[in-house]
Amino acid sequence: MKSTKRKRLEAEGWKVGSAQDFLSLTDEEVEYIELQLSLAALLAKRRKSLGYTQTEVANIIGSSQSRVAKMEAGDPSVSVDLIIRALLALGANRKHVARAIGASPSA
Amino acid sequence: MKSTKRKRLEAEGWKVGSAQDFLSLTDEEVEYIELQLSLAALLAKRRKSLGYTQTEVANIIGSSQSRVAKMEAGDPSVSVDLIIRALLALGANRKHVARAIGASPSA
DNA sequence: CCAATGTATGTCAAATATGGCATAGAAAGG
DNA sequence: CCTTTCTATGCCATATTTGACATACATTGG
Repeated sequence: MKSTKRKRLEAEGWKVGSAQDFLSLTDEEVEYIELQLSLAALLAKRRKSLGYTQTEVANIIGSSQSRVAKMEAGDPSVSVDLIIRALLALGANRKHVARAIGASPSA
Repeated sequence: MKSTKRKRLEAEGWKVGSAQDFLSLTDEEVEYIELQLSLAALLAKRRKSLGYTQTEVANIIGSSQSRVAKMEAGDPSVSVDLIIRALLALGANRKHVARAIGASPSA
């Protein structure tokens, strides 16, 4: 992906949806970021509702606490891939994932 | 992800859903693979309906024909991430992605 | 049959993502 | 306050993913 680096830069330091205006993100980039944030939020929610700490989740999925934190933060250094795998490891299924993706990130 | 290598191995040479029985895939792995295949199918479908060749899509998204072929094949060497980005680049939005993920891979 | 055009498969250097670690910050309980 | 427990952030060596290329296969039209 040619635009990866640029996106990384642009994504630094925005945090909550509705960014569009600030930095010049294409619609496509906005969709991607929102999608990632939605999944990140679902992961955090699911973990909490299962009563796990980030460290416990890290052990379950074979990762580290720091990476779990980054997943939940929607950090640009984590791939949507990883978040999805984490969700599935916590018992989510495709429908859950699909529902989250379809929704607004804040929702 | 600790299990990445194993999954890669197991995923070699299955191609169409319903694998479950053959190799010992966990539910979680099955979900992931089906999810990827669903997106791969959507990408191929979308490209065709737009009348593009793989080479054209490759140019649009800044990749190569071979990788687009692999994306559409759901090749284990491509990440769900990349397929999603490609879809968005072809004008799909979160809803489209969500719909595909929610559905059966064959559907 | 022979191009031409499109798609599939294998390989590899370079780019990116990952786990792990150290450490800082936050929140809760005593 | 002070611990303890949990979460956030920065960093790095390693592992995986990526684009590119070469080349094989498939399909179509002449």
